[in-house]
Amino acid sequence: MSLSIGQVAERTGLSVHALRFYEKEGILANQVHRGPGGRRVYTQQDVDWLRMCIMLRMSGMPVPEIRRYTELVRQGDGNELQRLDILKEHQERVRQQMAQLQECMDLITYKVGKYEDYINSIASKAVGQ
Amino acid sequence: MSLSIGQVAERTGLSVHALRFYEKEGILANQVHRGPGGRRVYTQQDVDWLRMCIMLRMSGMPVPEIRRYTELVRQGDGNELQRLDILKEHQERVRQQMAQLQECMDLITYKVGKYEDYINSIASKAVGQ
DNA sequence: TCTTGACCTAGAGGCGACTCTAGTTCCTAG
DNA sequence: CTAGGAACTAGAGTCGCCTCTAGGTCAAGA
Repeated sequence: MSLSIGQVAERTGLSVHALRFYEKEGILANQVHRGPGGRRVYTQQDVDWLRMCIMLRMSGMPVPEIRRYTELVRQGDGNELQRLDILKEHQERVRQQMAQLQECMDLITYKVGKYEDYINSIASKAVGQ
Repeated sequence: MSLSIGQVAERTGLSVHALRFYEKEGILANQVHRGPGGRRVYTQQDVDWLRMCIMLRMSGMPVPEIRRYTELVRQGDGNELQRLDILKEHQERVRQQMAQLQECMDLITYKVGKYEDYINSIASKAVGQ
């Protein structure tokens, strides 16, 4: 089953622009081949790969590092240790990010609580209690 | 106790440049007054405020929204509901961000596991098992 | 035949958040 | 008196990641 760039955009949530950009940046495990009129033809595998890349991006992996990873995958067997390294390093970064975010969340939740209390105290005064 | 911009940079982790930038962007609850020679003089309160702003930024609140919040605080009492709104909205965004990050983390952890298994299987073949 | 709409390329533009430059001023120590 | 170092301003530059533009091809439907 082959897909047009528009269909891939639909099912990945990326824009058509972004898809071409990602391709130019070397972020596709097997290069997209072309149909009549030079149009890109994608496969389900491409979509799956893109979905993983989206996960990596969402969690803050920079485009050049996704490219490095992609290149390793393209090269084929033999470099699994290097791929693992990239993933583990990123995993650690994500872990830190989450910890940081949790810290922020705690502060925000604390502040929200404070403001809610304050507003409630005002409201109950207003009705004379 | 008053602090120079350099000292504030040290204790917040922001660069001197970033501090001036934040000030220009209206992200200081009470405006910094100036000492001899037009130099900025900060107080501990400023540092505390900045630390909170750093938390907000780290968790992805855009500068304009921090400015809005800051303005409300500067205006003083009476707009607590609006402040609460901003905080709650942001809290929700952070929650979503964390969920997303967790999803990414799960995928990455799954992949790391796969690669580790594969590498171990290769390694044990290599020693003849 | 004409129009519409999806696609193509190369390259410019935009946005958010800093970061840095250039040219000064000012204080302190040698 | 001079050299350093920290501060000042306004504004330009950078970086990452897209996003959009201009100008074009192509196939299908009215």
